[in-house]
Amino acid sequence: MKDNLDKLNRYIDLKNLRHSTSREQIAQVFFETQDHITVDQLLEKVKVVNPKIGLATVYRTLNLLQECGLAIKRDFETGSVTFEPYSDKHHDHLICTNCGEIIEFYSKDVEELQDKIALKYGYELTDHKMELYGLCKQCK
Amino acid sequence: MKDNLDKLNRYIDLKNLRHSTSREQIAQVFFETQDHITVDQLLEKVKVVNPKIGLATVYRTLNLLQECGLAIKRDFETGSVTFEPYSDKHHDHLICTNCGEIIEFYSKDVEELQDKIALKYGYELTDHKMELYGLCKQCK
DNA sequence: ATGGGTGCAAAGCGTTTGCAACCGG
DNA sequence: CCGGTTGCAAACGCTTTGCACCCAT
Repeated sequence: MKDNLDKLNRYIDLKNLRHSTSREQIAQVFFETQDHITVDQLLEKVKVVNPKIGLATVYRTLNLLQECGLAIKRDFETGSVTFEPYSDKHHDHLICTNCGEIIEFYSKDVEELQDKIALKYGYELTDHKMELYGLCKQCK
Repeated sequence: MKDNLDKLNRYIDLKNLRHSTSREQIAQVFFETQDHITVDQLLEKVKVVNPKIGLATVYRTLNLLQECGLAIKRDFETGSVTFEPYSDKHHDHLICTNCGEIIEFYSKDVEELQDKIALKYGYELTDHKMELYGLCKQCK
C-alpha cells in the first residue's frame, strides 16, 4: 500500500538512513503481498523485479520493516516463519494443521477479553496473539 | 510428577522402545521443573544427576516427550525456546516484555470464545494459543 | 545377540555479519 | 566524499544426524 511506503520513508528520514533502490523494491513487493510470505518466497518475487538482490538484503529489509512496525513476523508451527504487512486492524489467526490454510479474523470479544485479563493481572498490554489450530471445513 | 512418568513409560512400551536410564533421568528432572525451561537449563540440571549425559540426548528426549504430549514447546519472543511439562488444564500466558516474567492463567471465557470462533469458520480445533505481551505490575 | 540408545563431533538450516565494492545525499 | 547499503561468503546459534560403542531386553 501507498500508506505503508510513506510510513517507511518517514522512518528512513527519521533515522537518517538512505532511500536505496533495493530496499524500496523489496518493501514495495512485500506490501503488495496479500498473504503471509516466507523470506524465500519474498526473495523470489523480488528477483523478478531486480535479479541482483540477495537474500541478506531481504533479511535486512524485513528487520527494518519489523522495527518500524510495518512487518509482523508470524511463526505458526507449519515449518517456516512468515511475514505479513502491517494493517491497522489487529487480527488473529485460524490455522489448518492439515492443508496450511490461514484465516485471519477479528473479534471484538477477543480484544475486550484480553484487556480484561491484562487488567486482572496488572499488566499493561503492548501486543497480543491468539492462534487457533485445527482442521478447516474441507480437511475435517 | 508420577503421573507423567507413568504415561511416558506406557508410551515407551507402546512403541517398543527401551527404558533407558538417561532418558528416565532427563524426564524426571524435566517433570520436576515448575517453570518454563530452556534446553540448556535442562541439560545443566540433568548433569547434576548424571554428568555423562549430552545435549543431543536431551534434545532427543524432549522430542519424544513432545511426541507423546508430555512436553509443550513454547516460543515466546524472548530469545530462546522453552519447554513446559504437560498439565491437564490448558492455560494461556501473560509475558512481560521487560523482565521476562511469565504468568500462566486459565480463562473459561477464552476457551468458550475460541470454540465460538472456530465454529463460525467451520474449524475443528485441536489446539490453541493465546499470548499477551506487555509490562507486568512492577515493570510498568 | 539384536537392535534401540548414547555421546561425540560433524552436518544442517535459517539468520546474521564482516568485508570490499557500491551508491545516495 | 562520507558513511550507509549491498552481495557474497563465512560465521553463527540452535537442532539434528551419522557413527561407533553401549546397554536393555
